[in-house]
Amino acid sequence: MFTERYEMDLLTKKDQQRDDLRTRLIDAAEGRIARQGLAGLKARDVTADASCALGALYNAFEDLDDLILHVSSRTLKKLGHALAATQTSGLAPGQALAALAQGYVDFALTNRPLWSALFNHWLPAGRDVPDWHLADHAALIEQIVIPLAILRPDLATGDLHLRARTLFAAVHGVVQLSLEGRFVGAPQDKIASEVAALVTAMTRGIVSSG
Amino acid sequence: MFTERYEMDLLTKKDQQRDDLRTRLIDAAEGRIARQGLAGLKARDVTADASCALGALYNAFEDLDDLILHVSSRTLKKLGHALAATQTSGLAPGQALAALAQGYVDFALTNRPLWSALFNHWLPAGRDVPDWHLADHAALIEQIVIPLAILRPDLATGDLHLRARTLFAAVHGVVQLSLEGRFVGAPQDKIASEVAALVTAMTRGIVSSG
DNA sequence: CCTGATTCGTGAACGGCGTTCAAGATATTT
DNA sequence: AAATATCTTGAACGCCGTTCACGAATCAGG
Repeated sequence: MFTERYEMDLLTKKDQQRDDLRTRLIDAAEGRIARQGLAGLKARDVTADASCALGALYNAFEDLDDLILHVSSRTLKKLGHALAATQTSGLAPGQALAALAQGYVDFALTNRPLWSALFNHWLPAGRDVPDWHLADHAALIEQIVIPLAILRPDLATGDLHLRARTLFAAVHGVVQLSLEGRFVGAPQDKIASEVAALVTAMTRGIVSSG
Repeated sequence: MFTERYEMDLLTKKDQQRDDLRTRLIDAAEGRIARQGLAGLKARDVTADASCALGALYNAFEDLDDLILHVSSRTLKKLGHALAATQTSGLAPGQALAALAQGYVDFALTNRPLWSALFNHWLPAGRDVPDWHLADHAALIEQIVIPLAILRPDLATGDLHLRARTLFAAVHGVVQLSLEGRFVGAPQDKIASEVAALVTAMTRGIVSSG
């Protein structure tokens, strides 16, 4: 008797173990990615790191891709916090945007493998990114919207968000092509100044254009 | 006798067969990527398409990555030609840049899987992109440099190329994040106008900034 | 507590993949 | 025409993600 659990306390031991295992697996996967890159992530390695059997991974998560998405979600939240910690109050909106962009550059440089995994992990064709992960990204865009709204009071909310995504994507593109070294990328020590020039140009263009 | 070959005619039958096989393999790989995406590319499939044995691939190319690089090189050249075909003569430099950007958007939309493979194929850690592939990319940048040089006569050659790469990367970033749908990307029908706004902003910013 | 039912952890096994290699075929040289 | 070098072939290897039957742990009900 009295085995009924109240709403505030309905975590069974199984639930706790499951959550614990999930956390351990995400920790392990995050560590592997951070140390060896996304390509260095193997199911047998993470499960060993998390001290569980190989098959247990597929009880805790749908598959490896699902696990990676959870790591990416963490990375996205860390990025969000890093940008939120950027001091932008008291700055003109254009300078606030520049500061956010520099914060992004710093984050990418400091967390390269995790940042890289965030953008280079691909789900199998036909499977699309779950909503909870898209939401993490939307939160990021909101930080850009705030100063941008001051620069562009003429834009409706939808257009404002669209333009914020464009601004993010442009900055991201510069950082990505530079860091990947896939092509003749900007030298790493020039990323910051090029991004600054980009944001300056865009914000100057913004105030004077439609 | 008379088996000696002159310098203009030193292609032996083996060389021809080898070149033919390489071409067939690149054709096959290109077709597979175009139809099924980079992830759908399997060694057994391409060799079957190219009518050769599995192992022959490793005589013609170092490995699958090498073959993919050759497909990407082709894609890069096609992109270069598409941009070169863009009519920019008679346009103001700012508008020429806008036209090139739109050409890039069109190319990406028209050749999505190949364009995607170009930027999402990764070499194993520690192995870097061969020079002949980097050169293909450099040729692309040259097309941006031409109108940009008119807008920025104050920039030295090195800085000019750096800025051209930044401009390319920014446009690329907007197209990539939109097309991948990985995050809350700009709706596809808005790509063109957002890119236009981006380039306009950057060129306006450029003329009036340092 | 005890019991039946349910859920979970386990690791061997499976299927698919890139890559290699020994053996035979073909081209090249002498 | 013989000898040598090179390529083609496809079976075999090793790695990897995923599954699955089995045994253990946990749950609900009395």
